[in-house]
Amino acid sequence: MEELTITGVTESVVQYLRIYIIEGELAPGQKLNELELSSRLGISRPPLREAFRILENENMVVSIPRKGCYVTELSIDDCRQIYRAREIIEYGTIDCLKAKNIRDLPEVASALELAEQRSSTSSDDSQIEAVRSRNPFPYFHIKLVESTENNWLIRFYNTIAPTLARYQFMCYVPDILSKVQEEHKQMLDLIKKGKYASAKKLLRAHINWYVKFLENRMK
Amino acid sequence: MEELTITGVTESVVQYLRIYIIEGELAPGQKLNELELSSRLGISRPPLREAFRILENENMVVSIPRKGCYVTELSIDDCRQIYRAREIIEYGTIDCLKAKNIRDLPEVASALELAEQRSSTSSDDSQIEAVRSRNPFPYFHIKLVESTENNWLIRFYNTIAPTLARYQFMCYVPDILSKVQEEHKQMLDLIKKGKYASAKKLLRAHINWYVKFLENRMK
DNA sequence: CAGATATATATTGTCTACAATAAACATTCA
DNA sequence: TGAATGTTTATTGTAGACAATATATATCTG
Repeated sequence: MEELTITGVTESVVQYLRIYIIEGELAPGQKLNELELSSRLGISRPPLREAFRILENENMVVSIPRKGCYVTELSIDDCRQIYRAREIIEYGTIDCLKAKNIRDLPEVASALELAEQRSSTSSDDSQIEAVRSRNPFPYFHIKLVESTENNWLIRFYNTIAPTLARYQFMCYVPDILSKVQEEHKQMLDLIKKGKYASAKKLLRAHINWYVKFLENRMK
Repeated sequence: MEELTITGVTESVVQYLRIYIIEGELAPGQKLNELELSSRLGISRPPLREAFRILENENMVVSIPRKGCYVTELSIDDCRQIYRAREIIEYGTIDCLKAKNIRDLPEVASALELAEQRSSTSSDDSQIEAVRSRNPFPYFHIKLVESTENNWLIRFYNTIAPTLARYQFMCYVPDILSKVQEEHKQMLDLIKKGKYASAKKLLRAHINWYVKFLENRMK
């Protein structure tokens, strides 16, 4: 864990801790000692504490008053909950699109293309690379939610995205990439045709399958 | 704005600022000067800054790096967005209840009773009193969302609740209380009968009506 | 030897002070 | 007189130090 640059300390720390929590280098349940961490990162405690508050809202860490800050534990139960929450957001997203009769989603389409390029060219480490890069979160879904132009919905998704990334990272296998990709393509297609209800069904099936997959891997 | 007590400074500051932003004593767009605010509250800047980070996640304040922290502006557009987001969450809530076949909601029912008692006994200032009290947010809806036992969904609702309270406070008129109360009762009844789809419809109508009401008042 | 209590240590919570940056003002030049 | 630039002032960002509390350890007692 190398030192940070000079400017925007709090935000930099947030990004760093996010990555390391997602990758498990900061393990679930691990205590984050303020003095140790701040000295290791070459910063002081106040900005670190501000970073904790931000990460706390994402449920990446849990802060217990007068005790300390801990990396949030992962569990099958929480996994079910967060994917159910994601489903609800994306259901709402599709409803929004339907209400506005939006069918063309250029941003989502280009995100999909980008992902396709990446999966065809890169090695098995692509997920790890993606996580390490500045924006480790699934572009497709973010762009989809962003297309609603509902800032609160977008905010919700950004809140759960880091934890979603934790589960995905923990259970990563390259095999499923093509399946996921294919289903994303189908979904975009269904929306383009205005078949919003079908898109929802596909989404639900997709999530249910994925949660089962994660559950099996987690045991 | 009186001084604070000694313990749990950050959380106390959050609560205080929440209330004052909701009531408009800290007006939309107003700059929150760290030095001025901290001295006025009798605290130092670090915990105030931590409080800012928490309020930032609720979109109660907007923090611009190296410029400062501002009370988030309200707008008709944002109002539409947040109530659409609320609808999505509550739709998801009802879906959860349906999936688990939950019909009895004792917590929600008692919240409703409590509200009824309050509306019948108290004066026109009840809303203001409610806001000033420790838990100013609409119990009915919180208890409803909590009944899903989905911590992420609950987190979402708690995120939007303060801003919902701002719109409600801004446009408060005692007349609508009985109507709102009545519709809550109906909704609880529909859920008890397992008529989840009807509950959804009622919810949508309720929200659409309320947003229209708010829009008119805001002009 | 086990349990409870007291002490010591480590860690969080908070405050004060310094540094860097942005904004406001005045001054100068066209 | 207006605009641009330099200087001053105010405010945010960060660091380091102090205080309070919780935890761990050691000692004492039953």
